[in-house]
Amino acid sequence: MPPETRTKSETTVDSASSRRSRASGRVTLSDVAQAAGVSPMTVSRALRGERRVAPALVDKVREVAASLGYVPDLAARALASQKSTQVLVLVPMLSNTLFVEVLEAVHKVLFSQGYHMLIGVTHYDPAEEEQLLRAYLPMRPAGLLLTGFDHSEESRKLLAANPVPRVHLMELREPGSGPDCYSVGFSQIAAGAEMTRHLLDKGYRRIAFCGAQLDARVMQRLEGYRQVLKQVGLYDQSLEILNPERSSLALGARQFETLLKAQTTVDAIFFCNDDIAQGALLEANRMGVKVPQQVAIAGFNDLPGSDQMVPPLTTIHTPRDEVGSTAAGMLLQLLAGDTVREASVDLGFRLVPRAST
Amino acid sequence: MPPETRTKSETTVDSASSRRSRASGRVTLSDVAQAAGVSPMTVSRALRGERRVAPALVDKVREVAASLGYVPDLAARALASQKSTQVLVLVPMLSNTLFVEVLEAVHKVLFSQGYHMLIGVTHYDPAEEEQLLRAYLPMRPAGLLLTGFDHSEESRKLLAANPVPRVHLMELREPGSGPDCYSVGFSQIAAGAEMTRHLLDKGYRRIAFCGAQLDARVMQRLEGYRQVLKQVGLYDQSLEILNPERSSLALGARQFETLLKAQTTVDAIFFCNDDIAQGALLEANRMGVKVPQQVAIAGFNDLPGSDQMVPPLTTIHTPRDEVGSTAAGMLLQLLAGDTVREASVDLGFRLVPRAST
DNA sequence: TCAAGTCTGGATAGCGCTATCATAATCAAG
DNA sequence: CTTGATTATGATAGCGCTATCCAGACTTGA
Repeated sequence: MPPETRTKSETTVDSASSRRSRASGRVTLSDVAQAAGVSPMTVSRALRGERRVAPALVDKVREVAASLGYVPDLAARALASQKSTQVLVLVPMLSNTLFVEVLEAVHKVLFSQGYHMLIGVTHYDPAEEEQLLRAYLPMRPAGLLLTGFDHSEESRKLLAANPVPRVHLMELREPGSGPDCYSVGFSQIAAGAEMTRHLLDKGYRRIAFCGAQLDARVMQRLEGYRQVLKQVGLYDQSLEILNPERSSLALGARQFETLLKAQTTVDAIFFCNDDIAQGALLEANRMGVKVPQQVAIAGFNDLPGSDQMVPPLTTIHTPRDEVGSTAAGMLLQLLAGDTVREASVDLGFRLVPRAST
Repeated sequence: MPPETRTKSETTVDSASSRRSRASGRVTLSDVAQAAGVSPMTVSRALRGERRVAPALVDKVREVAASLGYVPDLAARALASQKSTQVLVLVPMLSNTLFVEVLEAVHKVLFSQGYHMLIGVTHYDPAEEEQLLRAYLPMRPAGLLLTGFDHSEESRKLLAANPVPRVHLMELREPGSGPDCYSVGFSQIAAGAEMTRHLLDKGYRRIAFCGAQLDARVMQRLEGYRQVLKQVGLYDQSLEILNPERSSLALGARQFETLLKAQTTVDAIFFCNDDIAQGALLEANRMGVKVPQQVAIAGFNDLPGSDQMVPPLTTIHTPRDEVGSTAAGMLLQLLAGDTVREASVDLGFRLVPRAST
């Protein structure tokens, strides 16, 4: 009896029609199997390329699947195989180009390996992060990519209860954070210090720091700034302008104005992020303040556009692409069960001196 | 016999231990059910609030579930119920703040109703969109949110083969596009025309158009520009600078320079997007060209920062938030099976005249 | 030639959850 | 009090797919 005449799968059809139908009417693996005259298991294997299946069969199955318009059901696959293709990525904010670039890099690496990004935006709020974890963990993501180490106690518990390979982005691993703590980033403190040193080298003595958002990373840059200035005895707390608002051009403009109108003299300003620095540059333009002659301005992150400013903005270039692709690669290794050599990868940063200082 | 002593679920345990174990070791519904002394079905209902369950039981189940650290498995739920909580949203680009704002609005509405966004970035490439559809459709998203109507033939087939409620963003429904075609946006042509009219009203006569990316929406704005200028007999094809590159400040600067150095005279430039307009403004500053005295500059979309430019940029404000939340709301209605009154919602736009024109 | 290994395809049994039907319990109405 | 209607819970049977075990068919090597 040729295999085509076999009618094994009839039972399925029978039982389905004899009772209330829950079937979705979609083309399933069994449909493809029946049409191709093989078992569902063979179709599954042929389509996934798992194990060895006779090349002729593979072709036939592929063909039949295509002609039937078969679309595999990832939910079913995830349930049966106990592993999903989803990777949850939590970033603070998409309006900050920084993270968009990280996401692009992550996506590129992950997608090419058959994984999919689930993007969550925390708005720099640990509570929101927790809420997102609660919502997305039930999807049983295969891996996790989190920004920084600043999580709520509840989040930590959730993470502990759902042991999923996880890599932290943008910051470096905390010294004593256990063996399973992976991170890819650079030292925000060192970067903050480097910029401050650059300003000192340029001869500036009254160096202000403007911070927005005040997330962990901004505070670390501030820390670097403080360390350097204290070292040379030039630290002055009144030169720190910290505002928890979201960073924006408008905020930068306001902070610049505030500093210039204050009684204290300032000869350089280190902005925690390029966007507020850009805002300051524009405000300087409006106020007729000459940069860098009257006051120097520096930013952080080297966001798109900073090189276009008038004058071009001195900043710290941060390796977003590399952070994204390295972290994704690391996660892939963890998912594959490989051991990861460096649990904490320092990608460094680069001072980009331009005309604004 | 009190229900607590029943040992129904033992069979599960037995069969699992008697053969190879595929169990994941996670806490499942049955575990909660056993611990609470009720059936899995009751736990399922209690936790989801579906149907009526005795309040006392609900509390008990909730409590037990929490104490056990139970996390429902959405893949299993999706498989059993044949519906997922995922909504696939495809946008062209995240580095364009425009779409980030749309996504934020969509997320807010969808998340509050228990749905989750799957974000895909097409990079303005129909082929990439197709690839994303192919990758994400197997997740059986409950709904789809697509940008524009510019899809590949293959994509259309995929969409036809996977009938999922779908709303298109940013553009309005094509005239004869069937009954199941929903859209939320505004007329890009009308917006392009409006800006052109504004420039005419301001007395400009040699009005150039600078376009980047050249996606469908940009071409529609261009169309509006052409229509108006042809009407008054001022259309000049040599004043159109179209570049398929991604829009960026640098590109805007280049386009501005090109136009000013050309032999043709120009007294106003309509940029298809604020970012290139901003780049042009900065270039004008560098070149010492006075805006708007020597040449007026207008943008499109009213992106953050345009009001901060020197001079502030005249632009068209587009309703990103509303597009996002309205589209999400519409999709929710479709998902609930409600009939949607307006298949095509025109949210309009608003001319924002500022000092650059 | 035959035992031991290698391959390929199939049968079976769930993954964890919910739809659906069945049943016991409760209730309104006669 | 009955009796039919309405609950609340439970039992059962999959959703569509894959892990795992099996069983022939085919290789080998001696």
